[in-house]
Amino acid sequence: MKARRTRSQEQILTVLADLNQAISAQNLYVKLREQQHTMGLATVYRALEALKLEGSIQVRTLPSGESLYSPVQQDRHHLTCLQCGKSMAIEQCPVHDLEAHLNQSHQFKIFYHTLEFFGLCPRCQGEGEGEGAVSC
Amino acid sequence: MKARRTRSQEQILTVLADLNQAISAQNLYVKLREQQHTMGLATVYRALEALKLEGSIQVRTLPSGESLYSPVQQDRHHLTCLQCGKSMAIEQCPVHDLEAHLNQSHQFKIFYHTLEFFGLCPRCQGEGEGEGAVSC
DNA sequence: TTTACTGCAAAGCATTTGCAGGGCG
DNA sequence: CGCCCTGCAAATGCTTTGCAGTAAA
Repeated sequence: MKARRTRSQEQILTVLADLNQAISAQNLYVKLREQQHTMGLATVYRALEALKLEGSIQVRTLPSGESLYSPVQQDRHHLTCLQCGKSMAIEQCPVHDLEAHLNQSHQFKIFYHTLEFFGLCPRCQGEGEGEGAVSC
Repeated sequence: MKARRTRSQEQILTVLADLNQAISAQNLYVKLREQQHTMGLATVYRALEALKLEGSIQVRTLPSGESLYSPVQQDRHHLTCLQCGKSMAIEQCPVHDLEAHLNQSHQFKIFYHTLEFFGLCPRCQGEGEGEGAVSC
């Protein structure tokens, strides 16, 4: 979108591009550090915020409150277990048409969408009805 | 799903049912208090957690990290502005078929799904490119 | 120099947890 | 009588913010 980017933003985009999955701000902070692109945690958050508003990256907020960041690219949707929190990617996406429609009808400028299914994974379905089941 | 419910859980379900929109745990805590169903905040969270695992309520976590709870019922999807955070409901939902399919192929027991579009609302598109725009 | 970016450390907030008291079966 | 539910308060963990130093134009 915009070309005006800080060095930090560029470095973050590079790391995100090399990764093939979404990553949390905290982990991104660590990974940048490993790659000699050391920067403060606050800077990481500020850069991510800017990139988000540009529409350059997409964010998925987990039920835990932690957010995962990734480049805007393919659709990656998820099937998430409410108990163990594990989530797996889904390939299908029946939403493109709707997105195009919304762009017009609501005059929104849509960057991306998220689609997530919640339930219990096979492993958690049988186990601890009350609690327990820290297994997966 | 399960019948075994505590008084707190019942009261929460009642409040949620009367409401026609999702509510945060904090606000739910206040609302319960107003209706003489006073209970501790921790109890509210614990009850919500239990109801969530039962599949009786659904949760949507906002980019802010705050979670909104509502009864599992109709599909309610959203169009959310990345800048001002305001979100509006969407009526269409092209996802039912896919959900049925996933139930089988992944052996998940799916309770519900969320579909959310992110971008900039009409109001925020023009404004503060860099920042500003606390308007909406 | 002038402005924007950065780091560090101090908050801020929603949520979770430990523990002891209390209610219900 | 025993166990689960609660409340309170402390603690967690992610994220945000204030402020002063620094780099870039």
